[in-house]
Amino acid sequence: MVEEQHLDAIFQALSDPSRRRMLAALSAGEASVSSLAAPLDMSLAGASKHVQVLERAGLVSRRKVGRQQILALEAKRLREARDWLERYARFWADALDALETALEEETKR
Amino acid sequence: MVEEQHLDAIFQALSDPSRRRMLAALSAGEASVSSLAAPLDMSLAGASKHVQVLERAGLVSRRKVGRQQILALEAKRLREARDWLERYARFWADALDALETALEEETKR
DNA sequence: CTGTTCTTCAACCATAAGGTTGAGTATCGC
DNA sequence: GCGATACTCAACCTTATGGTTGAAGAACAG
Repeated sequence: MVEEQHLDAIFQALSDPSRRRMLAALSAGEASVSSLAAPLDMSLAGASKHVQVLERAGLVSRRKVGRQQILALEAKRLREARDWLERYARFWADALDALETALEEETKR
Repeated sequence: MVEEQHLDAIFQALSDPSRRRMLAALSAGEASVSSLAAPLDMSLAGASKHVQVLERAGLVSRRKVGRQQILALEAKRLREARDWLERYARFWADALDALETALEEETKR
């Protein structure tokens, strides 16, 4: 069951390109805050705040290793968002299929 | 191809519960601004602004019928967002499958 | 112990977002 | 034409967001 209140935070987190780049980077494996920040043309503190947004949305988990914070993708929440979208995206596809079929029927006659 | 700049607007639009309710309502068929606003406990002007956000994100299209603005779901953009998520959601599922397989192998030995 | 590295925190700033009210524009019903 | 209906626009308010800098905490390297 997709939690309605989770979706607020998830989609809001996904709405920023810097955060999406971080997630993209994390899909290639775990990474520290600074390695995620490196390609982002912003201060480390700024990047750190983005990581916190992702974490609050449940999209990443962190683990302390020495003085580094190692981030990892949390697919569960990513899937909640995808499932929500899937419902509408699929519904519409079905509706269009139905329309197409109806048009074909029409053409036959 | 998913347009990176579209995603900003799409996910931002999806991050508000009122707007998601509107999309949910629209999945049952077209609707006017006021019928979308009715269940939302906010002024009509407020709802109208939400509709504009959805429209700018390309998630709905509108058509004027008399004095009404009839909104309809635009599945294309919805699918862009879903596809983006799908990539990461699926990736991680695969990674977990691989991990599971590895653990099974381990157990056998 | 000292200095450097990795990261967060606090304070601040500018702008965007979500909401309101009040007025204005079309359109319909009569 | 006249009043009600369906919006949108503009102005405004409050809070959130995305960014900065400067300082501070924790852990490693020598």
